[in-house]
Amino acid sequence: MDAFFAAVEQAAKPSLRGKPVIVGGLGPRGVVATCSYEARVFGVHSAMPTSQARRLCPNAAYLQPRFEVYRSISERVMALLGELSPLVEPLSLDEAFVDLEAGGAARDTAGARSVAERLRADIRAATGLTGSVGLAGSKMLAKMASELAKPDGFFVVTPGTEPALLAPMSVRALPGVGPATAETLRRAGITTVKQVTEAGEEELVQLLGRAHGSWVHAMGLGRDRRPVVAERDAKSVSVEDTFDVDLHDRVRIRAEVARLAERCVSRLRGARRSGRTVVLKVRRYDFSTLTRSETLRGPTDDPVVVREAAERLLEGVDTTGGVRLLGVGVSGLADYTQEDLFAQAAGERAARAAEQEAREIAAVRDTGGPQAGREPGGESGGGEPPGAAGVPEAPEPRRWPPGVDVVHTGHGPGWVQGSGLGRVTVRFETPLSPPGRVLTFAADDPALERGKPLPLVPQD
DNA sequence: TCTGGGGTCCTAGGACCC
DNA sequence: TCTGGGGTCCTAGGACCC
Repeated sequence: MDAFFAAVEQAAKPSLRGKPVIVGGLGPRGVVATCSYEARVFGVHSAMPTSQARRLCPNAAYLQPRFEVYRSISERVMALLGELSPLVEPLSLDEAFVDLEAGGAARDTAGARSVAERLRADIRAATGLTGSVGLAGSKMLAKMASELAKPDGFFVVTPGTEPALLAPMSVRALPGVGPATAETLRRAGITTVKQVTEAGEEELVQLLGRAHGSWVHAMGLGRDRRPVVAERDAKSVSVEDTFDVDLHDRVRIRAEVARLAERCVSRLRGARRSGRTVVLKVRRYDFSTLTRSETLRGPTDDPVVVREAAERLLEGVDTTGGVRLLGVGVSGLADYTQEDLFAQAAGERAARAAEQEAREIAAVRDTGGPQAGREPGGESGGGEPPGAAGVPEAPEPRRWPPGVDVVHTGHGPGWVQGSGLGRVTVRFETPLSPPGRVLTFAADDPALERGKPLPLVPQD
């Protein structure tokens, strides 16, 4: 799909069509997820800090991503791909490999061409959005072809033309060559794919290591025999948060770790999986990042077990100076769920308790007391989940992030253009309406509510 | 106002085992 | 009165991708 998130927003919001649209994190530390082609003209691109994008393109519409919408459109597109072949390998919400041979949908280049053009028309009809198709004899070349096809296009790599196509390209065009590899190659005088092939496998292995060197060599020659693989099982589940301002308070940091652990486990359980290794990730104020992991005796999907493991890992991390990001993940996934693991989780806790007891006995023996050497108050803040104290909480003030759907009892459906200072500005339009007008309300106006996303094309 | 969030794969060292 | 060697598991970090 072309500029997928931004294209969805333009389809949903008629007033944004033909305008620069930037979808991404809108906070002080956000980055651009996707921007429309109109915004790219200003030099904005994916992964750029949103703050920098605002400087380059101050008049763009800045919108928070609406993943549920993108996911549902993605499912429709993937279903269309599924009609072409049983072998569909999604790479992300907006990209997939399709093995046309396995589907028997095309016998030759001409047949594949017509399949591709029909697919593009079907995607357009089903979603109102444009996609591009790359057609080639391997995954690598098909992906390169799709890049060349964008936007709203089609590109075939005719068998036999591969070397001529690849030779002049930058090494960065090869999958697996990122900034670090490109820099290593550049220092060796290699900047083009042609030079990669001239260097030979041995030199590349010298420069890049066994696996990576062989890989880059093969890619440079257009040698890619990777099969299209449908339905790969996830190998890890993780969640992380970057904070608008660095966290310093150890109690707060611990509470955030607990929260993340709960979120991680709820995703894990949603996928009906369990995991054996718990990973804590910490990014410090200076962007240095570390991970600490602990492997349990068996897989778990118990939120208490994962939280306690994450908290133990945190104990060993120095957070002085401040913490920018915290994350909790689980890997070593297995297909068990809580019922299967009930006894196992209890066993895990018992084993931990026994180990703790052994440590305390050792501590008494070695130092004369269990508290020796500890920071005073070092155990404070533990256990209690945030918000569980008996303090009555004020009603959460309603949030109106730019881009979200709203409904006004008098004016109907629209979306938030901006908000602040107790006010919210709404544009009243829908995917099928002409560009709408803008009205401003009090942020707590009872006539205004969050709304449901509306379909981008007429429904039958 | 510099740098998200969710992943995958590879490397390397140490522990441990046979 | 040094030293093996290979395999596997665990931990940590890094590159890369979308």
